[in-house]
Amino acid sequence: MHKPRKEMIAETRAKLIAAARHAFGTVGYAEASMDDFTASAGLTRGALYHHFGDKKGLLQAVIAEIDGEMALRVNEVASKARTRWQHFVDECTTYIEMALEPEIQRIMFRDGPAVLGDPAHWQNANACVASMTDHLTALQEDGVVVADLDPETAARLINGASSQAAQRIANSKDPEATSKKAIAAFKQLLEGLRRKP
Amino acid sequence: MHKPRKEMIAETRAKLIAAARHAFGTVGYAEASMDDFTASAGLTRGALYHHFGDKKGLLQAVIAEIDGEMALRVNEVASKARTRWQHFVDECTTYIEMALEPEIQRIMFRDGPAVLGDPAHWQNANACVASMTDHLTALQEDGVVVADLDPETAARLINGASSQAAQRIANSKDPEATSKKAIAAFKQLLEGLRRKP
DNA sequence: CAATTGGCATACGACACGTATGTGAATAGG
DNA sequence: CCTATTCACATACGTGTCGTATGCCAATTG
Repeated sequence: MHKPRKEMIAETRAKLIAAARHAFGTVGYAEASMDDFTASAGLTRGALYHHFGDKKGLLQAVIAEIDGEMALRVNEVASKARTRWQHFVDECTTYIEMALEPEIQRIMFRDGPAVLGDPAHWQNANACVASMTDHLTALQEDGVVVADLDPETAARLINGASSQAAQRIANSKDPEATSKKAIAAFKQLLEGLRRKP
Repeated sequence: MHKPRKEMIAETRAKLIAAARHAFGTVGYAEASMDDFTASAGLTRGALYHHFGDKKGLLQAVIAEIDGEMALRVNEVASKARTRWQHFVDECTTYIEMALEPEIQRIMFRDGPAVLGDPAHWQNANACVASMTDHLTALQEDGVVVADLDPETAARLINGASSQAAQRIANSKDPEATSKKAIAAFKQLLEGLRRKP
């Protein structure tokens, strides 16, 4: 007995999630064969069904993992800003930058919603939006953002715009130029939330 | 010879599109069995493959049809506004209202992008965005909207926010209240595009 | 040391898709 | 007017993928 059982189990779970994440992120959820990617992890579908119930369950686990990572990265970058508003803006643009990564785009913004439905109803995967909502609330209390605005609603709309911005940049022929235009347009939209002096 | 051949062909095409549209809009693309919905149209998959190549081809045809209808409806409603800006805002809110319909939401905003990729690259299905882009361009020339803004980019971002707003309303327990909040937040974002006096 | 749990593999059946092939009716040509 | 050809659509088949039912072996428990 070199490795305790608990560790082995956690390890196979992690291996399955990693393999699925890679497959989902490259060929997409629908095209990812369970036989193939479980085999690439040195396992079979038996392990998958045992731990995650079905293919959707595994997708949920992958999404929860990515969501956690995204929240970490967003907070890390944005916490360096000087004003709260700047912090919020940084948070949003970081979000866009992350959404540029094909894996995130594919899993979180395309296949995820198509397979699991409205992201707003995902359990264990709302850290980013929650953070943005908190900041909007604080900004309202500071009087920076207009008062009659539901923070979570606004956060979701911004989320939608972000993912579009990211898609536009990612699929562009000239990502540099597109990025400038998209981020400029995005910031312009955010200006709408600020209270006028 | 009572019906010319051309008519019969157009009819079966239409029947296939209608059946697929219903199936895609209710159970979703992935769960829609080609055997089932072709049978419900009194046909078989043979006809489908003959006319549309494969399942994706049929989805494209369905999307093109819906897109055309949406563009018609948007222009019809919005053309009654008095100012150009109001026209634009009406266009956007009409878009949100349409996105509330489950069929449109499912096909145009969820399964469509997941199966066919970035909507910006869809052929025969960009009428709505094209219209919004035109209006933004005109508003820029009028000096109502800030100048340094790429119209199509902005239209796409707004599109993303719209679809989120619609999802939020559609999945809400209290659609009335949610609708108010979502549309208010949305209009607030749009304000960001206007030039300040 | 015996019993039991449970992690994971193997085996099986059911669809669903795509292709290859067949058929019958509408058109075209002589 | 009759034959040949086209072509819209159906039928038949093979393949791959999913979910379940079952079996096995190692690790825990008493």
